[in-house]
Amino acid sequence: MKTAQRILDTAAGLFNERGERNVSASDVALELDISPGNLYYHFKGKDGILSALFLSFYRDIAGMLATPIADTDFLETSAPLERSWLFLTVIMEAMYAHRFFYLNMTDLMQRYPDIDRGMRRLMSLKRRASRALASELLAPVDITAQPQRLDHIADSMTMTLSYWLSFDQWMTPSEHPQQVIHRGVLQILSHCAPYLGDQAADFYHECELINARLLDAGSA
Amino acid sequence: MKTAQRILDTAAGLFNERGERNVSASDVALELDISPGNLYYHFKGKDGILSALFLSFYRDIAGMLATPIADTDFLETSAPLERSWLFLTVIMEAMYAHRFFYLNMTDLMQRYPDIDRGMRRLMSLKRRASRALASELLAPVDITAQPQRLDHIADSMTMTLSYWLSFDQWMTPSEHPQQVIHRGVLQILSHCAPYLGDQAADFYHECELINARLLDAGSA
DNA sequence: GTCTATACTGTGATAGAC
DNA sequence: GTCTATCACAGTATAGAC
Repeated sequence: MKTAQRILDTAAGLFNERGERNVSASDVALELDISPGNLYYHFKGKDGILSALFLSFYRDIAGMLATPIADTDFLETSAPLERSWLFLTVIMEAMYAHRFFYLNMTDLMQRYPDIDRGMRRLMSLKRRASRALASELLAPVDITAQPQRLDHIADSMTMTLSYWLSFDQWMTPSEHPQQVIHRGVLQILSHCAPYLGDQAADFYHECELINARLLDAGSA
Repeated sequence: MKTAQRILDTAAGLFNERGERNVSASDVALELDISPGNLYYHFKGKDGILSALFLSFYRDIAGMLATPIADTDFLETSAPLERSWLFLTVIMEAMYAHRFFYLNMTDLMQRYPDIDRGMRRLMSLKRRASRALASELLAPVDITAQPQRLDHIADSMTMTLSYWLSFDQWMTPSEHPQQVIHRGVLQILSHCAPYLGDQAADFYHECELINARLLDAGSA
């Protein structure tokens, strides 16, 4: 692997682990067994690393979020709940790999205007996607009659998607990433459950089934 | 006012405004027009200031959260929804005054074991309080039959209470604190709304009334 | 209690040899 | 592309005069 890419990967790992602000460019160089000067040849210091990391993160997430859920050809199922589940899982996995952007969000947004703009844009994409998911899941109960209700649900889903990794971290610390993501996806989707009335029990039951299937596939 | 207290107030203000990590002990001294040496006479550096700030914040919030909602004699009403509303408003106001503890939570918890322990404890108190609020508000629809549902609701309320100030900041930036808090309280309580069925509309309507009354009282 | 002086530390950054 | 050597600086902390 190229040195430049190794620097990015190592930096992201350290940022996730220790917090972005507690990792210096020299730390990254030390971890990689290269000299600080060498690192500065590839990137203009920590700022350069952060810019590069955020750019690729943004493209990654924004690309997934912007794709209308109906067009997600990579999700090989037509069941609404399962499609939503997979969609959110893929996104949360990408977020987990760069979770320091969320754990240290305020600080990063205050210091880097680019990250500020990008995160706001992502937020708005998340909201749109949440709204689409909720519309689809709640189609049977016809909630579209009350649009402001749908907004409330979408806001709750967006907030959960954005802060779950942080919230979960100090609720149940040190756990397998898969478990964290699983519970996050469930928590997001469960904002729709109460509106399903009698079908809510089925909803939760089906979520468990989907997750069990996914874990099997993952370990196979 | 004593110098020690002025240091604490000024520090909290700067932390809220610029982010805790972007404010040095010298910045606080500069803002107060005192010398850095003078500041170090009163507190053992920035760590000392943070410890003192957190201790008083913790006592403040924990005291309110630990009081069973039924015993809150300072809330001069017996209507469940209004009591909940006032209860949450008071707490969120205290949180707002020290919002940097939440905006920079991960970093502070990583660096200060005391803050880590304290925030976890506060979280667990918030959960308990949320559960009590939900139980009371949902008493008419008898949700107690499904305890895990109640846990889900309490988790959502706890999460909203903890992250609302951060979430709202980059949704609708630069607004009056009262508005931010108002929307936060509404968002927390609205996790109970869908379970109220036909009474949900009344619920939202009553929230608006309570808030209007509160704003009147505040400006009078 | 408050000040000025100063010293120590870690980080960010660069020049120039290999 | 990679290295060593070195610099500038901000933030932290202390000693001692007033």
